[in-house]
Amino acid sequence: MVDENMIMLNIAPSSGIPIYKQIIDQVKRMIASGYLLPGDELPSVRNVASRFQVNPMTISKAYSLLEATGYLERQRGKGMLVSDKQGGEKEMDKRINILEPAIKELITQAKQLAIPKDKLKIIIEKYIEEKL
Amino acid sequence: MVDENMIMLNIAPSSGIPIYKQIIDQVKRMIASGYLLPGDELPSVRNVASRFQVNPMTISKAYSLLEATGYLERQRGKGMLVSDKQGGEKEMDKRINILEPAIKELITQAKQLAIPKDKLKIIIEKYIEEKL
Amino acid sequence: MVDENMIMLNIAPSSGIPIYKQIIDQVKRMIASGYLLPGDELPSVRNVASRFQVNPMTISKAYSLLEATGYLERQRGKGMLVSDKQGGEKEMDKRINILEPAIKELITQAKQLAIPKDKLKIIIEKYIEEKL
Amino acid sequence: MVDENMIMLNIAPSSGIPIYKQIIDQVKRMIASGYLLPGDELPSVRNVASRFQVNPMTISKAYSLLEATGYLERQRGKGMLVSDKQGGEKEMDKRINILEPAIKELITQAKQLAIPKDKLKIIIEKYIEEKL
DNA sequence: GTGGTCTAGACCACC
DNA sequence: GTGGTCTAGACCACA
Repeated sequence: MVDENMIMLNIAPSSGIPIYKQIIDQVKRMIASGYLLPGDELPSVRNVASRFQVNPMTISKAYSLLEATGYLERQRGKGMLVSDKQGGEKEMDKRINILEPAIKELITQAKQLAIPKDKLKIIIEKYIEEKL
Repeated sequence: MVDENMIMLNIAPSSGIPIYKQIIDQVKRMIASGYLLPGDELPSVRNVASRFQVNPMTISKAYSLLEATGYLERQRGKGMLVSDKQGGEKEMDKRINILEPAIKELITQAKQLAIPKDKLKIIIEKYIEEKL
Repeated sequence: MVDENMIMLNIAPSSGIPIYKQIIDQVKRMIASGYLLPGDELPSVRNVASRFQVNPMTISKAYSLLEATGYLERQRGKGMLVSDKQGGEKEMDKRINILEPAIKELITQAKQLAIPKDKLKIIIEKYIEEKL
Repeated sequence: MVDENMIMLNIAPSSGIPIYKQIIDQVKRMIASGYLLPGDELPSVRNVASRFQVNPMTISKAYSLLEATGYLERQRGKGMLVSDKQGGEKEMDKRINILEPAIKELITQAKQLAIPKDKLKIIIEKYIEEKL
């Protein structure tokens, strides 16, 4: 399971978005989707840090914030687990709520670029088919 | 002309995105879409600053960076205008390139949320119809 | 490495040329000459600022503009380094292109001062031998 | 004579150097070289302004500063003349002094670009032969 | 430790 | 009127 998680985690150091935030957002989404289940172990700080050539403190900060907000639990000597307390997989509506800001941002940019509705629909459909 | 530009410029001080960056992104998109044409004047630093209740230097910083990257030109003692060196309104392909990162981000998030293709298509279509 | 860079950086506060521009020009030339290589770190904003007794924002402005134009890259939480995207050390031809405006300005002034060719050649040769 | 002066005057609006300063420097050099003699008329403010598509006030400012420093005299109804009072054509040594800053700037830039002595000599000689 | 953002205010240069 | 430069200082974000 750990290895598979690693595959999903995807850090883009030069994207402008802070590394710790990239990790937090991705873990949250993986929990919301049921990809990560309560009790699942997360890869160790060291493991992630060396894998992405990142300062371990950065990973640790992400985990700590996820712990503080109840998504993860720290088990002494065993690492971080997905918390039982919080709901686990969310219904589709909740997940779509999480996705909403990204949709709005896309629409805003398309509007300012004066891209017509039909054009945008076709492009998005193509991306969904190929990449999703 | 100034007044029309002003209507489009839209600053959200508490959005987390730096003010100067909001301005840069919007001006770039207004140029790409042909809304701002080569030779058009931009509203003065002081004008924008007082309108949005921000420090003139913040606006000046945005304009300077747009000048450094070739989007704007300085008219000494007059003001800033859209550079004619860089092509002005861009063809639809170029604009879509600009939009691409936002699309990719959306797809990545949808994937991690395990939202199915059909579901996503329907949601996006709705947004495009209503908001674009 | 830092120390060596520091030796080269040379600010003349009262030269009329803005401090941030002096820094930009010098960094550009140090990159073009291969003195600064892709991946090299630059001295920190605070370091340069205290060394030359200027406001950190002034240095920061120079670095930001060099980043906007692709010469430098930010390492978040670390510092600035020379970008590897842009070729690094340039061939002699490219460097001479950079030098060209200064040569043209010299020729224009000499022409307007009606300084004869032979005279100018001798003077320049002397300067090259002694100062270059 | 006026027309010939016009040929020498050369304004580069986007060079970074203020227009009024470009004019001042050029007039000074033309006087130093004996190209403009005491009593010579300068082209009218309006003439120069329309020729270079520049604000007449900018030209006027240049002339006023040249008057204040004794290079020109204002004759009511006749325009500006080169002043009799100041020495007119200067000896070669003086002229070379005027040229010195441009030479030093060139050497500084060549040094930072790591251009070798021989290379620089050849380039400069070429420019002198062709352009001076 | 690093750089970034913004402010308030002074002063300059140009047109 | 326009933009530019710089300062001093506060506060934030990141590693």
